[in-house]
Amino acid sequence: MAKDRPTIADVASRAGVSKGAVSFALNGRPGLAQATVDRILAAADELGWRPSNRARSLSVSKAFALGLVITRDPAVLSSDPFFPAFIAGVESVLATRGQALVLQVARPGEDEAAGYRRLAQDGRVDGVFLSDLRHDDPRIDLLSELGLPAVTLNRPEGDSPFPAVCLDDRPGTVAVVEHLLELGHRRIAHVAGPQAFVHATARSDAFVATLAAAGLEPVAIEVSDFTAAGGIEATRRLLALPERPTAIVYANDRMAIAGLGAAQQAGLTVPDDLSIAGFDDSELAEFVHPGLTTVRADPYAFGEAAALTLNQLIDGAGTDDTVADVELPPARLVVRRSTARLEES
Amino acid sequence: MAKDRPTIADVASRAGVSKGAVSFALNGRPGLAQATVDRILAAADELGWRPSNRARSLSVSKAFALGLVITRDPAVLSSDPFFPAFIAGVESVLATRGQALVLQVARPGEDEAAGYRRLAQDGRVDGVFLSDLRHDDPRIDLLSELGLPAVTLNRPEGDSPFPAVCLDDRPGTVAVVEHLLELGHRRIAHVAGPQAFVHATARSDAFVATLAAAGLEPVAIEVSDFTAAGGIEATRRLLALPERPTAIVYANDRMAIAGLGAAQQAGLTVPDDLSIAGFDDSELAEFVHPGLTTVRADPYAFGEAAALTLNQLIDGAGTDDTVADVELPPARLVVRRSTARLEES
DNA sequence: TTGTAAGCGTTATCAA
DNA sequence: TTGATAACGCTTACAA
Repeated sequence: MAKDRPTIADVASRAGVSKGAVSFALNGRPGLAQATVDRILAAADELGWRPSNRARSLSVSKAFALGLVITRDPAVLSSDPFFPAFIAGVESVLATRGQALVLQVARPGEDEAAGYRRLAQDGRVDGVFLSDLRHDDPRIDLLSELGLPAVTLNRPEGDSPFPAVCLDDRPGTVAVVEHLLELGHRRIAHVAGPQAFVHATARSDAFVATLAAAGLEPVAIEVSDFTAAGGIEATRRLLALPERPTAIVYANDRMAIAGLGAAQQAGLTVPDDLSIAGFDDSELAEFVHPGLTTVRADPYAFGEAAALTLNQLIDGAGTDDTVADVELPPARLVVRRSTARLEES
Repeated sequence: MAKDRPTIADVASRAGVSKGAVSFALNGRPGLAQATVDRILAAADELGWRPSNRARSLSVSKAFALGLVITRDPAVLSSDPFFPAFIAGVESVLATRGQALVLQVARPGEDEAAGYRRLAQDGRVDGVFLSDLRHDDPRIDLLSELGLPAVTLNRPEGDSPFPAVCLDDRPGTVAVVEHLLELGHRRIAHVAGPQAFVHATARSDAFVATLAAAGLEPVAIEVSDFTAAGGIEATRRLLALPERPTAIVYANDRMAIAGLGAAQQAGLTVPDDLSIAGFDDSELAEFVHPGLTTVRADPYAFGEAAALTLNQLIDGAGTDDTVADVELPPARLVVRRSTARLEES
């Protein structure tokens, strides 16, 4: 059992001042002689005193914590390169401010609203990150109703009272398609993510638009679900097409890697018979055979920026300064061996 | 802004009782007439009152939260199937008790002790999960010094004051090796994880022991780092051996999948020229080509059991009932196409 | 420049 | 069975 922690009263009496003075000294407020401040801080140091979060929380009605609710199936969540890096980025800024991260994972079917409600009503967090934004996302109304500050990862469609931190998926997709066009491909298909998600449609829209700009139409667009199983399914359907595509652009690496497996199982050689591109640059992308051409973003920086922005919002709550949206550098194309020049057959 | 929440005093005055009575009614303590209890609960309901976590925290010196510190590189963390499912399992029990999960990810190089210290000193959590146990793990001394309750995932080597929740990795590894032996393999190599980790050595020990029981020695053991890059490296070294192994057992799927890529790149056909087995049954294992023979555990159940056990410990702190260790059903072999009968060449 | 005292919303103690 | 009242440890008006 750890010995009882010193309280602010102990520090005060040791320094020969009042509790109020200690509080002022700690928080660097003006109105104290430098000498007393020093004396107080010294006393605090000797006693090894650190203010109690719980007492502070009660007193100032703050949690000193941020929340992240991830609404995904755990199975889908694993092998997703985004969140671990994102969280690490978030924490790099929380650590310096003594804040904690409260994590909640909800299965898609479950009542995710309940999760946010709990976080808000229990006063667990001072704000939340809104990830995996959906079209007409009900969460933004929910959160403004709950009065819980939030930051959206990318911009929602309608009006949003919350600042957005954005990493545009489209330039990466455009780059992939242009890369394939340069390699001579004309029959290009797309395996998209669930169209409920803003980032999924952003990618498929960019895909279609880039082809259109070249005067082409997609061979097919298979809407899938970002899982490996879904990637397999979609790939099989595409390969069964009367006019098989010569290249497939997947909305994420997991589907792409699964698709690669499906193509190989179907007896095709990648990239000779079929070019394949992913999205995310997950760890395995580099190491599967052949290495996967994909698109790389920087989720760590995304996390940093989101945390910084959310804290700005929280700190300034009440102030009328609206917090500015943040635009991060877009994802970049990473060319590997899974895409190749189209051989005339 | 959400309207001001009602406090216990509001409920008390509405029900015409004292605050103490409300507290008793809420916590179902004896000593109140049933009629008053009903009246109080009704009043609370009408006002929509829920007790404030912050006030409770201060009053009873509890955080109503559990902590998980993950000491891994974010890049390594992604594409690890364990933690998302484990966390989901943990939360399935936390949700019913109104507890929250505080997550911290630390890079291996960083001072992880500082992370636990912060959690303890800030009173953020009532207990923590100790994952990725290492040999002579310094964290168990640290935590008992901090007086922070903990549960270890698997059993540490030395004496530990903490209950352990165990999922034995060895039977799975034994099963893999026996499977390969049955297929006629005799030259089997192993790509192990960092030997600082208890689970990594458990797997390599089981590997060696099972071969030994069959009167065999490993062709080679490559100690790697659980990453895809490490898996590639190790595989290349094994394939360059004068007497190439006919089968390789990897300590996790990520290295195995990368190794599969490396073997294919080296012109080998899996499983004809080389059998490959992993460990984890990550999502992609089923869908790479050929499908990966691997070992499946149940991290969700692991999380549930760990959370239950940690809460038992916390609830009973002070009591002398020591909390019993929990033994979970071991991981099971999943046979796919990446392993095959050895063809005499 | 410093000290006093009143919150914050619970739980716990102890008379009545 | 009840109802005051005192913690819990901090912040913050307001006095001095």
